Amino acid sequence: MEAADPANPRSQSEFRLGPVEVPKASEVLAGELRERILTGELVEGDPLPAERELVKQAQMSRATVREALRILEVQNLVRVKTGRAGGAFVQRPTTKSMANSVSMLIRGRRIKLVDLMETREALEPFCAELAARNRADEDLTELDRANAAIAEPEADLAQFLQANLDWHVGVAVASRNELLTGFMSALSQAIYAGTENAAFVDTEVRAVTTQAHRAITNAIRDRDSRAAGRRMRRHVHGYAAALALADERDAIVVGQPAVGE
Amino acid sequence: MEAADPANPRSQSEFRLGPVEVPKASEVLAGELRERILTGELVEGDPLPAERELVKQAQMSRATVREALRILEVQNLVRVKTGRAGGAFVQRPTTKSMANSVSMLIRGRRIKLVDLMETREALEPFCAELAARNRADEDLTELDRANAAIAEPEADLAQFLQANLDWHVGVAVASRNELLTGFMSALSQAIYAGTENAAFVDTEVRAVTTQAHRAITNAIRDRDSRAAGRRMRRHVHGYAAALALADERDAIVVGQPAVGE
DNA sequence: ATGGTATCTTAGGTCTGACCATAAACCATA
DNA sequence: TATGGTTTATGGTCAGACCTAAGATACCAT
Repeated sequence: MEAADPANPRSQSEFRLGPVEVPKASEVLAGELRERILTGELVEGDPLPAERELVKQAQMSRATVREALRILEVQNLVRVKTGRAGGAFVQRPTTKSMANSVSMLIRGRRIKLVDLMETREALEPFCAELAARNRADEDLTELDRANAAIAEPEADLAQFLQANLDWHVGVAVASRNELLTGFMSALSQAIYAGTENAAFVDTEVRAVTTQAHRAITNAIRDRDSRAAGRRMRRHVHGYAAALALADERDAIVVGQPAVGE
Repeated sequence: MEAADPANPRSQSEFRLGPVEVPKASEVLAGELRERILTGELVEGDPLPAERELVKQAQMSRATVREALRILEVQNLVRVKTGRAGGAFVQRPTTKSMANSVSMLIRGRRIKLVDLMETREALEPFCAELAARNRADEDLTELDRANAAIAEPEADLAQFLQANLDWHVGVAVASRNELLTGFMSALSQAIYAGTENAAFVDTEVRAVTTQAHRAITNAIRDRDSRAAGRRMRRHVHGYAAALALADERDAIVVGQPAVGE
């Protein structure tokens, strides 16, 4: 064991020491740059110094500098352009990298489509309530546009799903809560991928969907948050039930090309 | 403009072509490896070939191979160990990388603490309902443990917040929905960081919190999902209101060291 | 002038090969 | 047999060269 043993000189002193962390040079550089981005010292579009310039400033090799830039690139904090006038340009974090993490989690852990639908049932009614309170007029036009696209009889499955996604994300945007919007974007994208092969979308489904959307949109338009929440709850729950019918519960796992920044 | 011009040989054919994508070699390699991980061909703990071995197999330079590994490392799909018997080892995606994305989004976009609380109000009552339906007995012991830690009068603020976080995440875990759990983990972590300086946590707050948690835990224990949801809704809403009182609405922005690795 | 073409220039992308640092495995010694 | 040094496999870093992309510029033909 590790009991103190006065006979052993080495066990006399009491202090213990956790594993010492030795950060990699590239991570240190990346962290440094990341702070300057996140604190706002560097803003959207600002160019980082050229690689060879960073080499001189940071006194590191180019390989190290490049690995640091690659880290920031994966985290979607910079976008790197080649050629003259190229370089690393600052990006503000968007929901995109979050959506990537979410879809990797979903794929890697084999999360079931029902779980996505459940999560959606948690988020969307609340989104609708907030949207009814906080919406601007332009949000309504977007919702109407998306809903019109859903009804479009010429549209194929992909277009239907895209328009459907647009409407749902539109509600989240109207809630004026960026975090909620981020969650919904990531989630919707994953649901899109999981529903892609669901061939249960026929003319009737579209009609029902459009009508439900219209009712919810109207509640949002009227700033009636209770109605918006209630209708959204019914709508999402109904959609989930329809999906569950279309396939046995445990069969559907979400697969998606994922990521790709 | 670009109108078709029969006189010009180059504009005869009709096909157009979007911007040609020239993926970087490191990204191609990373994508290849990522697929093998996400499809389950490589499982947790499996070692990737050594860097110099990948160099031979992929016919790329070591710098390129290393950049690919760095990408996967940032995405938390591999963990790289140095020294003999080191190398890149496969990890299943966890909520950690998601939490990182979320906290970067929050910091980078200056998302307000109220927005986090709102999101929490959307997620947690639903978590509680699900937990009441799906809980296992061991979930209850974890909830009880965390709640006992909250009541502990010796604990400092950090320990209180940690125990509080543990309890809330515990509810999410009990819901048996991994995605919901992931969202809640990411969110809680960010809330933790945002509440760190909130000095409004006194003995009374702890007592109230503990009691609310106990009531909710009991509902979950009794598999009473309606009560669990209702009580959680009240609890979270109350907490948010208390926070809003402690600071003016727009003043609190979430700052956090974020990320890591 | 106008518009296309060739060339220059600046940036990232990739390669080669060497050497350093770390930590597990091995071995020698008390 | 336990301690402590040695070996060695593996990642981490460095240096410098060359390739490739793409904006900038000059030049030429119409």
